[in-house]
Amino acid sequence: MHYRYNKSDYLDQESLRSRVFNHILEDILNGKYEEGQALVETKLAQEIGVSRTPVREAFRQLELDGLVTSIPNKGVVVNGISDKDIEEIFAVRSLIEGLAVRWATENINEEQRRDLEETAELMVYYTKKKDYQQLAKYDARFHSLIYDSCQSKVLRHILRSLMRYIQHARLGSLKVPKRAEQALKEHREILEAILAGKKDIAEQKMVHHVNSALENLLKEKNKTN
Amino acid sequence: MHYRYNKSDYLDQESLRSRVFNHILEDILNGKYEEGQALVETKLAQEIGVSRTPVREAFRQLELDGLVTSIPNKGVVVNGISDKDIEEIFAVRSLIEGLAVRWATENINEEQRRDLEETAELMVYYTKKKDYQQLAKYDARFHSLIYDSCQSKVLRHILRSLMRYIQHARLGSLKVPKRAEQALKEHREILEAILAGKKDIAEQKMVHHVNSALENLLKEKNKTN
DNA sequence: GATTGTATAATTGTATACAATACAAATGCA
DNA sequence: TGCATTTGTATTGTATACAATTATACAATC
Repeated sequence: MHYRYNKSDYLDQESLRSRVFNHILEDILNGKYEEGQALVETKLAQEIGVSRTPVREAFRQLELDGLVTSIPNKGVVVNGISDKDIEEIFAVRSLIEGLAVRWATENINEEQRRDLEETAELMVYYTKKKDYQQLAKYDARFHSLIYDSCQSKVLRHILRSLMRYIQHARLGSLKVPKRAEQALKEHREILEAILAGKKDIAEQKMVHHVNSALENLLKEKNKTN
Repeated sequence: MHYRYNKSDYLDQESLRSRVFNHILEDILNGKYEEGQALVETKLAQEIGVSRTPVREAFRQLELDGLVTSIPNKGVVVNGISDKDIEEIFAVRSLIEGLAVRWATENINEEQRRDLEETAELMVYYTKKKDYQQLAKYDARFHSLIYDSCQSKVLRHILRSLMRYIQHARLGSLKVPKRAEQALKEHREILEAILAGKKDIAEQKMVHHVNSALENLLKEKNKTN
């Protein structure tokens, strides 16, 4: 009875820690910080409006994820993500996601099949509409559904970590109409292989799909430079 | 002048946080905790002899690494590692380490070549002596040198995380004389491929090597059960 | 002028205090 | 009894206080 609740207390269930984590993550990925820049606990705490404790906890997570480096008694510095890193992540991702779709083909259930088909249809729709915002959303969903369908805690975990790094890079990738249409075809092929239970084909198509995405990304990058 | 130093202050540079992290990690890997067991901050803090703060920071790292799950306002529970997890990790590891040795073949320098050859020779020596303690050490070193030689921050990072999970599983693996000798041969082949610059062979041999290690592990496990 | 020493400030590391939450036991009441 | 309410306790979440460490500024020395 001494408590007063308001809706936001329930809606944003996330702790300060994860809010801080995401905040700093965003800033790093959006290039707000230079590579090697020192992050000062008190300043960040003030900026976000919390105490040092959640900031420190977020630091520890970012550290384990390789986004910052912690130097004892000195502080943490931002690691930055080079083009080489992106290429390496895609190389790893193609292997892991290939494995994921292979296992998904073996383990997917009825509900996940439907979800995957529905998502694929929505992607056709938004590609036609050229709504790249929504398209990106369902593209992420398509891949995410495959991670879930493979029923592997290990793969899900690794892929989640990899995706954190490249989420911003992927966003722009589909904005090229030609790439969006190509991706659509690749998704279709992957989906068909999954539904037909052809795991070798599914894996092979996925590896190819991820590699094309990287190629497209690099091409776009060179254009804008 | 008000300070009193002793050697250990310098030697163990590691913070309480990382001490706590390793402490809990060990306990999880050694099976001290049941799967799903709740870890209580104050109890652990008391047990290790520190305050809650470093314990919490260690929790956050273990959480990101997937070793514990954090439930808001309730606490963290141990995730445990199933046989299925181990198999999946080895499947991933064979792919990633295959990629690592491929890149290592392309990027290795003279010093790393010598280190790798020396390590291989020491492994021959300790296999003959049946000193499995030392053998395990140099086996780890052999793989670790390859991670370094591939010059990829991304791969090093992923492999470090994977190895954390299976370090205890690997330890027993080489204790079977037959496996130790087989591993020796496989290492030799990998090394030769690296030195000859044959990256396809190196990758293929590494994938095979990691898969054999898993097979051996599973065989041993079934025997003891 | 460059270097060293020293005081001071800024920052991190750790411990503790307090608030919020979850859950269980106790209580009250029909 | 059955059930809602409250009270109590353990635990986590957050903030803050204090200690240890490192960086900075500046004077002293050569």
